[in-house]
Amino acid sequence: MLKITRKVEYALIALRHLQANKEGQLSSAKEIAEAYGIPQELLAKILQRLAREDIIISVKGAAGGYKLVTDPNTINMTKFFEIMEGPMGIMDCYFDSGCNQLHTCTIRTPINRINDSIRSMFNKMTLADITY
Amino acid sequence: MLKITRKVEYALIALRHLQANKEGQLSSAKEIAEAYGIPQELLAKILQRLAREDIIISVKGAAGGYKLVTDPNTINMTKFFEIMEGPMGIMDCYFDSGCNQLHTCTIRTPINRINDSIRSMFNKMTLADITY
DNA sequence: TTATATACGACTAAATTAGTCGTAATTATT
DNA sequence: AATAATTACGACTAATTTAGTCGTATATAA
Repeated sequence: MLKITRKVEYALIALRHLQANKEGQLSSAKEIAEAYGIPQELLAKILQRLAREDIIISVKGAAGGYKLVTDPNTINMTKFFEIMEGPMGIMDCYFDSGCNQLHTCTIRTPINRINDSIRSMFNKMTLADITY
Repeated sequence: MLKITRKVEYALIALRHLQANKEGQLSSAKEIAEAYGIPQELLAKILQRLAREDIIISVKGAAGGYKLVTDPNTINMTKFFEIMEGPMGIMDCYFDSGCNQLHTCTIRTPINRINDSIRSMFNKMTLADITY
């Protein structure tokens, strides 16, 4: 429980790698995957997602790859997690009201308090806290 | 990601229910399951676990059931989560060193910091924060 | 033209979580 | 003593989520 997924884990490792590159230097999915023993296709999809969300920039074609353009200090971790995995809540009812126990649920309020605490904790963090 | 499981959710609902009972009053698994629309067999197993860990007390036989004996203010949430689900860490490497990426992993230190933050947050909470 | 990349959706596999079932033991009630 | 209601517990199955693979298209440097 309360686990982050490999998608996030691999994303963080990749970002940290890119962040260590010199200005303008590209790294390909293959290069990063091999360096850390991550399945290449999977990492590729993760990098594509990060590129779509403008956290990194992609350069296509041979000798292409990715580079970091956004300052890691400006990337909020709650936002980052939600880009990678969708809504972050310890229970779905925080977002989704499709719960058929809503009317009998007695723990919603405290659960939401915990949620808020976790979100606020990650709101105070930036990617730089992890990749530096 | 960062979800709690139904095991924990049901346990919290049940504990809150027991906590609202009068001193010495018992509630059976069936009673609680029906009140909140929880699968009875599943809830039974959860209550058995709580009883084994001495968070509640069970009374066997017809007219048996469970009651809360421990003061919810004394039950630490990190401990509670770990009773229900085992080690709580956003990544397994916090506990388990069986990761074959350990030597290349560049995000362990920050990940462990996050882990510590989450654990410390739950360490400051007791069951009473949720069931009251 | 070829080799090496990104882009992306569909698919499969693995792992985890949720839920069910069978059987035994205990005890209040009749 | 028999019965019904209950806890105890492990084995099993089902459902869901996560992880990983594959095929195909497109872009571009060499």
